[in-house]
Amino acid sequence: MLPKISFKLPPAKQTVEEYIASLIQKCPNLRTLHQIHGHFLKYPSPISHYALTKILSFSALSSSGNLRHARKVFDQFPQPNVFCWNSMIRGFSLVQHPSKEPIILYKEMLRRGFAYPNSYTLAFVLKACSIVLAFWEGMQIHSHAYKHGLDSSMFVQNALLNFYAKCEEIDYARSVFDEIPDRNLVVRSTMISGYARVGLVNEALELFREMQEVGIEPDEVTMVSVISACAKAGALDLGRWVHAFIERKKIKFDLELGTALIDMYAKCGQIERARNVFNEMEEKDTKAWSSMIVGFAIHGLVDDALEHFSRMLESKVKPNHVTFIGVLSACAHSGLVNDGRRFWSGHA
DNA sequence: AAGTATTACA
Repeated sequence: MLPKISFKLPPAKQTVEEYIASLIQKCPNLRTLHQIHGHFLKYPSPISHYALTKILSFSALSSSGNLRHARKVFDQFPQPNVFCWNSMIRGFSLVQHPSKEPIILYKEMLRRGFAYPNSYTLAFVLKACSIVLAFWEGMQIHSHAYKHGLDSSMFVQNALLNFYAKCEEIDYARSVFDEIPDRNLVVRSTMISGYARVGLVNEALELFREMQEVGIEPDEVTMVSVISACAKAGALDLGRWVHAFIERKKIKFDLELGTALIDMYAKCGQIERARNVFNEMEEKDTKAWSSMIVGFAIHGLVDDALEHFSRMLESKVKPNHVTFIGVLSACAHSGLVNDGRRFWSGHA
């Protein structure tokens, strides 16, 4: 008996592969995906392998997907191909849930020796290393990249640069950067954020200047790191100049950039400017609220800190440990021990 | 078949 779903013939001008890919993309829920999955398991055809691979990558990567399901599909392949491995490695590299799982998968891939890593594999597993700061593993992967000639891929190059930068191995990062022939916007932004991260403010700003010199226009991602460098340096004049630059160049004012500006103004002693930026933001997430609250705390503005904390809860944004550092340090500033205890125990 | 860079911590 056929499953409940029926497969229409693909419209003309579409290959069967394209048709299956679009079918899986359009899956409204996991149940439908399971039905399609079941169909291909039940009726093996030359196309089934392709379809199962697509289902695997969809489950691993799509936001409506499901990693457990991806794993189940993956385990059914006796010999997964490189595309399957890559989908798994990337799917398990979640910033929200850091784990060494992608690194374990990579090692398992090498051990089995059926599929060989390509530039996608290395870029994905290096990203995973940079999330969990797996310095030793990342260095080994760097040497694999070199040995197998995969370090000529710009994605691998940037992944290596980003990995060393996240591990705060800034000298390694810089030597990777210097070896990259095509230092595009992303590569330069990665290096700038690395310098900003370790507090090498002048180096960050020098690179920012240099990229404009060679005619590469910074975007909103670049500017977040540049602003953060100003914040770390406490360089108000420079920060204001950079803010004006953002407006002059019509750079997209997004959530991240707004948050960076709030932090910069707060750290440079301009709490009212920070507040203005905050008020101009249409959307505020945990980090935006927390930066504002911590800013008030730094300035001893207890009432503002507490009021914003209440407003944050009202707008259903979840506080995290940074928010509480802000709230509690504001209370500490004014000796409001009882208020502090109240907020801590959640009876705000 | 697919991909790179972003911020807050008394």
